[in-house]
Amino acid sequence: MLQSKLSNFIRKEFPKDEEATNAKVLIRAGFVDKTMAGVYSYLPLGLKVIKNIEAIIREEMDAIGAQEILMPALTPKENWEKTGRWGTFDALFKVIARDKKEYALGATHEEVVVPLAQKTIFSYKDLPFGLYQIQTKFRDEPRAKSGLLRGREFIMKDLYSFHADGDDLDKYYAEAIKAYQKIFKRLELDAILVEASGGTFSKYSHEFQVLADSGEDEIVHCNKCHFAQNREINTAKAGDLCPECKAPLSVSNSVEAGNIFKLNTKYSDPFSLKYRDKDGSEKTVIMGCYGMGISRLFGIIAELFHDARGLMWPKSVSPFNVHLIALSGADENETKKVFLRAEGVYKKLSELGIDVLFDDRSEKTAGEKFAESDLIGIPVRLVVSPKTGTKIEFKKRSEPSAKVVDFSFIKKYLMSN
RNA sequence: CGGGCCGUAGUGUAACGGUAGCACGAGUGCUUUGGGAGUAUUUAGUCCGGGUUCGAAUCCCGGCGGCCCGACCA
Repeated sequence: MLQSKLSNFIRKEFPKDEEATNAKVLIRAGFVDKTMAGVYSYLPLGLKVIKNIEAIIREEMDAIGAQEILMPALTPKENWEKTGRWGTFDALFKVIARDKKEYALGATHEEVVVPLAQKTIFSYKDLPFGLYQIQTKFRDEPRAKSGLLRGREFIMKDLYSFHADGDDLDKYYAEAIKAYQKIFKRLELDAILVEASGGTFSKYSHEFQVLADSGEDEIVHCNKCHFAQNREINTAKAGDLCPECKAPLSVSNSVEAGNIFKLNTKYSDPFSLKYRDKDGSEKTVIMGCYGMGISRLFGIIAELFHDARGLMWPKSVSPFNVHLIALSGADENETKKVFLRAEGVYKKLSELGIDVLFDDRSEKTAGEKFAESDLIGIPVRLVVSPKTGTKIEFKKRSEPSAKVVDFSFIKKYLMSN
């Protein structure tokens, strides 16, 4: 992509009305725009990151055999009345049509996916299976806050699984945990698997918590073993002993990046979601649900991966693989030569399948280009200038110094990373 | 939903109740080109509605909007 063709939403200063680090840096670097409190527009660079996160999640969901669908955001009131949540789910956005008919904007999709599954589940032979979607969710939060971390509209992946019995759910649940762990690893996030309350969804749940000072959750966790619980169900203090291994416990702030539940028959019951078992008897389908906030992950990564100059994206989600910068020369003739060389590098990299952001703007000064490059935070920066001759300057965003190398070095580096 | 802070060009900031200013950005010309460059010139603002006052960005009331704390939060 030519940077001269990229709409530039970069700002020279942080927005004054943002406190949350993720919102400050993402807005300044031109990845998102705040449309209103808790509601953001994803701009060209930000949407690329979102799509990269989604691609990783899709791969891991598909790997455990889940099938992608897309359910509506506009959902019927009757379904919510059936589960009793029309009156109890405070965060439900309700809309009234011109004929006075009411709808809910999807805050979660049990009320849609269960009647849907009913149309394909008849016998034990139809089970188990999983359906997931990536979609915009709406929740009427009493207070949107922390930038992308708690919005009123956000992108979420939600998976629902259907089983003949509890054992099968347990097996699937364990697979889902593994898939989630793979996703977090690919995103370069350390997510702790934490036991938590089930809220209104089930008796208990597991959360994937990413440690961050700005997080609104508090978790009690052991540094020696896997014991970890949300503070809402465990009031231990730092230094108290781990109930499992007796090592001292830590208490940390964290952000919930995923939450999974064994629903059992909580939502199959109200819709009479049943199947015919081997012996001919009718049984209720057992369910699990597995959520992951994609726009929240985007915010978490921005919150954690940055320095004073700007963002520092993990390779797996960076909006581009490489930022190639051409610098002007002392005169028009030299500039022309430099830009021609840079174009050649751009073409060769593109042919290798590398996604390059090429700063081909001739009117910008070197300082401005470097400052913007650091702000955008692509992991590798290449510079072609009168100084570099036939070679190319190579610099990692995470490292302070650059080196001058041949194209073959860059090719080797990019193809093996 | 309670409490606090706040709202001035696109952005960031100033202005005792008394001429709305500065910087950046943007437009145009020229000069520049390895860390947000220089110069000349142009552009653009007091959230909305009431009130007090000779006079309101400034004080008062109401609304709207933003952030933070709390409550809340599959």
